[in-house]
Amino acid sequence: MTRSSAAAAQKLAGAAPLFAALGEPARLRIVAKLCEAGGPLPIVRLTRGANISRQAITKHLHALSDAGLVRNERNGRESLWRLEPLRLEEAQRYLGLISARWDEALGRLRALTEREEG
Amino acid sequence: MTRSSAAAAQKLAGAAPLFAALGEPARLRIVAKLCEAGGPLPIVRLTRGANISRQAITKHLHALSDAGLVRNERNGRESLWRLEPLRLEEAQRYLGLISARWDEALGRLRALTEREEG
DNA sequence: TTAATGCGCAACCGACGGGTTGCATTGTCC
DNA sequence: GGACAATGCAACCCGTCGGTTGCGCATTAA
Repeated sequence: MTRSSAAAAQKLAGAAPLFAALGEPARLRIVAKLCEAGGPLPIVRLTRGANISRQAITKHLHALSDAGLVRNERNGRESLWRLEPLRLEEAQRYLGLISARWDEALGRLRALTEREEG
Repeated sequence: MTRSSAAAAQKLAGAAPLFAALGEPARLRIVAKLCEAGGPLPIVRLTRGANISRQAITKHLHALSDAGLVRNERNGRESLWRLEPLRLEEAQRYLGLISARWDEALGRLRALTEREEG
């Protein structure tokens, strides 16, 4: 690997916790709920409908929070959780980077082989 | 949740294995290596430089394969592994969907509150 | 044919993670 | 003040997962 690709690999490795946080159905459902609500939700609301305990939801929320995907704010006796779209877009850009580079490299390879064959 | 959002949540939950596959530094490094190579690589090449055993790499490759992110092809005594960019783009679209919906909902909310305040 | 290379399969181990239960704490409403 | 509601904290259980080691098999090279 070149030095630049090593740097890219470093950045990608740093993105792993982000994907790991999203790589759980329960957490993805939480994200979807927050997305659908269009605003912050308390834990009770997030627990409603999910067939797991409130503590499980809390743990997942903390996992999402550690990944920077979510943020909480205490309001009286309830804690409201909101999405952090910037972080989501960051993850999105990572994937775009990879697929774009692969397509590009593949294109170069194809052009090269075609030139050799032609 | 509305019925449409439930369907969206279903699709998102289906995307969880995809993110889970990417949520491991070692696997992300493999993806980066394949991306940098610009073409399929045998396992030995993927193992070189990584400080884990060949079997570990193989396991990760199968995990990526189960997620549809990678594909292998036997060539003589070596098996070549290539990236599957379509799947990556799919994951990318998922994230875009979420962040876009959240931003939109947030925009509506802000407009509403401003109207009420003004 | 013999040696070396690349790989697959299977067993094993330690650690992390998801989920639960129980209890304490804080805030709200009557 | 007292009942109820929303959370937080801690301990525990068990399954899964990442990683290793050992062996066997096919393919290539000498």
